[in-house]
Amino acid sequence: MKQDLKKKYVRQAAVIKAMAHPTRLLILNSLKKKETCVCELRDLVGDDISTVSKHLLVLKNAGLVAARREGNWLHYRLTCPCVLEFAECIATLEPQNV
Amino acid sequence: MKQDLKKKYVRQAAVIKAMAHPTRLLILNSLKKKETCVCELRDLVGDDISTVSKHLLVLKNAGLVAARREGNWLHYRLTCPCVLEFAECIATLEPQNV
DNA sequence: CATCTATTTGGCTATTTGGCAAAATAGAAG
DNA sequence: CTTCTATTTTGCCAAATAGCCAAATAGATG
Repeated sequence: MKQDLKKKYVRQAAVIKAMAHPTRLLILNSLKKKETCVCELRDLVGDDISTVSKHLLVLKNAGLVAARREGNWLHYRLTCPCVLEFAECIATLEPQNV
Repeated sequence: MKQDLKKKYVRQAAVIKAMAHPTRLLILNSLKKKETCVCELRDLVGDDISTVSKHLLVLKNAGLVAARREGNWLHYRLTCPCVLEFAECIATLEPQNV
């Protein structure tokens, strides 16, 4: 694979990988509607708060979300709402072996 | 997480996960242009052919590609070209820690 | 049938991931 | 400074992943 092309796909894959988890998709779709604090996301997701925090870290490292502090709370928001646009497309796919 | 919602995101995440690898993105983008046999993809990718074959299996299981046999060759094709549409969107993201 | 070619599968290893619980941190408030 | 609350980090473990090589398979062809 050519080096510049490779670099491009490595970067893209990193972002896509960050999206590739049911909990993180739920979080992203929730943030699409409004900024949300971690504890509210924990209630939505139902996992341990440390687990939710790690998912948010993954999304943040990918550049998909950002946080804003207000008092004790950190409000997370989507940085790029368009990343969810292809979900509809995916819904049309017929799985072969799932 | 509600069960029906969960199921939906599990399915979506499986497809997205299948896309979340540089080599598989390269393969998908190549197939976007035309049907391609495995050996041609191996030349493009540069990995062992068994590795390429496994990547194709992942994509096939996700429902992203399908194959057609012609003599000794298996020609793979994209089943859903729209899955690559959001690549442009991703390119605009600023990574935080990558 | 035997052989050839394209592709897949199995076995192995090293690495990454997701989850929880416990400990650490950051900022607000007394 | 101490305490409180929201969040992150660390440590641990089980499970999944990517890659190579070797072996197996599926058709085509002699």
